[in-house]
Amino acid sequence: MATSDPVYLRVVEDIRRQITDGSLPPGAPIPSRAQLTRKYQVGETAARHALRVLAGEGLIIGRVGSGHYVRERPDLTTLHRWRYLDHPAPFAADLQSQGRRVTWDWHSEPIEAGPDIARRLRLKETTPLTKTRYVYRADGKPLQLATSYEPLEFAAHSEEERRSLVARMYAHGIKITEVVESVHTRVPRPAESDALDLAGGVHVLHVERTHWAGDRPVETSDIVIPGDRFRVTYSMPI
Amino acid sequence: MATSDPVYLRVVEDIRRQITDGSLPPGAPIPSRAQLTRKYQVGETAARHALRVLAGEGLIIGRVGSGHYVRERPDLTTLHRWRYLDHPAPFAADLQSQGRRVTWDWHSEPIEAGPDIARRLRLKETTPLTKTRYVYRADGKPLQLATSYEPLEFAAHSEEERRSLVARMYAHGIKITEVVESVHTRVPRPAESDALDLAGGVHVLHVERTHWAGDRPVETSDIVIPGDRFRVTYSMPI
DNA sequence: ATCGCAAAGTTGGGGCTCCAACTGCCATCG
DNA sequence: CGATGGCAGTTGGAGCCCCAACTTTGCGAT
Repeated sequence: MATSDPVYLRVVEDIRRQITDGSLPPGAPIPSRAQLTRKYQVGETAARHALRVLAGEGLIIGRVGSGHYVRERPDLTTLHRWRYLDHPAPFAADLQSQGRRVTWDWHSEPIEAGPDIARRLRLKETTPLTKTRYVYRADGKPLQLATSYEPLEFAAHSEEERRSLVARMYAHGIKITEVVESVHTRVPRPAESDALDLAGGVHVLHVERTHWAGDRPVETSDIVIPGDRFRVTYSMPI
Repeated sequence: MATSDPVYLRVVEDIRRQITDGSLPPGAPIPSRAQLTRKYQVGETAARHALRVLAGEGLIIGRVGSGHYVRERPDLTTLHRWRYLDHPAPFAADLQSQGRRVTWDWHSEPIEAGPDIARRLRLKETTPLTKTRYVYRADGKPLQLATSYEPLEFAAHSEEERRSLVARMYAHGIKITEVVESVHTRVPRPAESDALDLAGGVHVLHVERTHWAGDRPVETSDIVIPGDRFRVTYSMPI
């Protein structure tokens, strides 16, 4: 029973759900503090805090004297999005320079996080995700295996995106030689730079990273590849 | 007179100053809510809000039942750090593959932001910064010019770092073909993933980006290069 | 000298209220 | 008909309070 959660979270989660599933489209007004207290039977403090959290996540924006509104470009796909890559990798740039043709295919299957992945990605062990095994080939001959763990919704709309992402990775000549992981979250704007406008607010992306080489964390540098629907960060040791 | 600022900001700014100038070293306890109300003559709400903001910035960390403490690795150098790059750039990887030797040198001078830079980096026009002009050469012959605007403290400890940064950029084969800018800030942890430990908390970096090609913003991808004292993000259109 | 325990202090959640500044809208007046 | 003024609603700052859960500390008993 997780009913002992803070009540403001109930409000946050309900509104967030409505935004993410489209019931509250961009531009739509969020109920005011007074309305929220009535609707969810909570105090003003909780209602206010919920609005602050949502505004911090960049999902809504407050206008003094007017109200809170769903952000125009909430970039929902980057909310709690991550992938876990394991590309032990000699890579396309090298191989192609040797005149060899590099191809790849993959197979995805749904699994639960399990203790190891759960610990690394800080998820519950029961979190459903998609495990994808890539097979890279040079001139048709299997060359290497790579593994990627992704949240379900990511995998959902990724058939052609997956191909284009990998292709872009290759185009950049990225060499991924270690096990890496990245966690993407929309993020509170810093307290200083506040007023982002409803319309074309700056793209705010928070990348929290822990990198692993076997058991010990390693310093890495990241490549953020923005797609039309999301951004992905590829990390590599430097 | 800007004495009509919110009072909680007075508290935030004073404590932040003490942390950044070292009067409050890592691990040092921050006055409790009760003490802050007395010390700054503010209400509990303001004291509490100030602590929340500082915790959000990652400068301090709250421990229930114990108190707030200065974070162990506050990574002050990444606080409000940015550079503005203008590398119109054919680059080392290409040239070197053609067997040419690429070198570069630079000259820095202090200036004020001025209207153009101020607008792009959202600074005051009088903000002091360092303008650095790079000259890239292939086999000794001048090849291209690049411009970089940086905050003063950055330029201060950068003689050899500058060289190694540029070298790493080259090593990664980065091609920067547009005017880009990046703003680095320490950032509130997302409301979800809370407990970062005092000691080895995960490196949290917030990169807020606006990219310009002439007058219109462009989609870019980023390369974050972590140094020992700071991280720098290089952005490039994809 | 060590152990256990209670008291004091602290955070974080939550409630209630007041107010200044601002927005939106409607009605009234010229 | 258009401009103006006023009123209701909203946000964000601020104050004060209560409480549960937790940590620290110091005291007293063994």
